[in-house]
Amino acid sequence: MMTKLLIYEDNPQLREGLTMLINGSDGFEVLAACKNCNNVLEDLETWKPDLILMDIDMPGINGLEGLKKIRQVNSDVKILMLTVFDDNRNVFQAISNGANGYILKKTPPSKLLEYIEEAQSGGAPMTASIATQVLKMFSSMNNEKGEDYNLSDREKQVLQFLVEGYSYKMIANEMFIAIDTVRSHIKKIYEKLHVNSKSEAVAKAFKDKLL
Amino acid sequence: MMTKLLIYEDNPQLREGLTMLINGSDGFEVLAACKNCNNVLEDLETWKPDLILMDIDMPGINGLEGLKKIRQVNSDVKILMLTVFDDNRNVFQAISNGANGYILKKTPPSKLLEYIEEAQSGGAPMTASIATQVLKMFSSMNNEKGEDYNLSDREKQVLQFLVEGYSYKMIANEMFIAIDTVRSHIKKIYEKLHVNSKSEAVAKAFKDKLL
DNA sequence: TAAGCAACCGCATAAATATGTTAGTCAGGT
DNA sequence: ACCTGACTAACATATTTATGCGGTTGCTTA
Repeated sequence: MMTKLLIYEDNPQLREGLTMLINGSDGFEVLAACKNCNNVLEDLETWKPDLILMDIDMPGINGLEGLKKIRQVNSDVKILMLTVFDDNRNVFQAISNGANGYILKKTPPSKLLEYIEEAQSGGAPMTASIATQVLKMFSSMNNEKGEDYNLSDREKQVLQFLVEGYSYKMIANEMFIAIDTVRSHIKKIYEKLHVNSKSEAVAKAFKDKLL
Repeated sequence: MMTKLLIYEDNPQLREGLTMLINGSDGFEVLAACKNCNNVLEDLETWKPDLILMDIDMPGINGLEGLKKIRQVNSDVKILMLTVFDDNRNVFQAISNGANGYILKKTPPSKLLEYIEEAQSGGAPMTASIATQVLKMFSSMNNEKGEDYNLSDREKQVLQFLVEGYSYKMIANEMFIAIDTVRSHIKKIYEKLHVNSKSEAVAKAFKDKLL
């Protein structure tokens, strides 16, 4: 069974190299190698590939956008993202948009073919450093409470209002206390959270999920 | 440099097999191979291994609990989880408790050694089918995409700084622009996000995760 | 009973922020 | 050529925030 590939890669050398490598391997066939994603959907229609190698950093429509476009109309074709950096945000974007794998360009050819096979057979190949990123994200997103800044009840209420964008004055009104009292509470909150501005406190509230 | 291993595996055949395999490979040394986790912490103290192979399904204290125990006192030692099934729930448990990798027992010996090396050098090796699970979990839990306020590039940068607690002055310095320009950007941001204060913008940035 | 703490309030001042208005340059598209 | 939008910048003014100090009350606990 022949695995039919489509390649998107703006660098001509790399594009050629990948094509040669893959065409030179049994069981694989490169249908086309494009230098940008401007016509992904048409390409997809004409070639109907089994698997796509998609560079992330490309001029015009970049790899992530290409990925999205494809996934809007087709969730079968396997898509392997290729990139130079194991950039946190891109990894996240890619996998939450349905990429089947995420590998670094510096991956040696033999490994690359292995990865393609894995993806084709339903796996999700990832360079180890990428996998590390993913695991970190994962464990950070279900962190249990993290630190305990032991805010008092009243302080928690105030922080809540801050998060909801209330000004001191509005908080004073809502809580039936003087604005100076609001100040006092907030100063205490800042001390406990080790911050020194409203927006930092808000950010911390979100990050540490103490709302 | 010798990588020192500890193995936890209840099946005697497999335990022996793993030990032989690893001891027979250059650069690896099995310090001990235990049939359960009942004394993990003591074992850890006495052997001080670089890496632990931990079976998930064991009588007594199972692999996941062993993992937790270890991570409570030591976050340096690499821990590779071994299992028969790519069970969804276990994978999640393991990675959110700080496992460095998760591989199937049916992994061929050569691959296994490769994985150990990867883990030892800071990677996060995963059997492809496991990686698939992880990716699925990831994309399923993060399917809700925030609205698009179409902030310009520059505006996104500014918002980023706001979220990180920078003052206008600091942002101006970081971005090499005048403080008044920062103001302009921020005013635009407020319009686009429909807010009218820094902390509201920060809160919205988190809620709609547009960073 | 004294100490500690949360909650309350006030005053003062400096810094930061919000809002408005105006305006130049530049790139891209109609 | 014109228009739009992004990016840049300035000036003015009012409001909000951050920080310092001071204080009273009432409840809990060593």
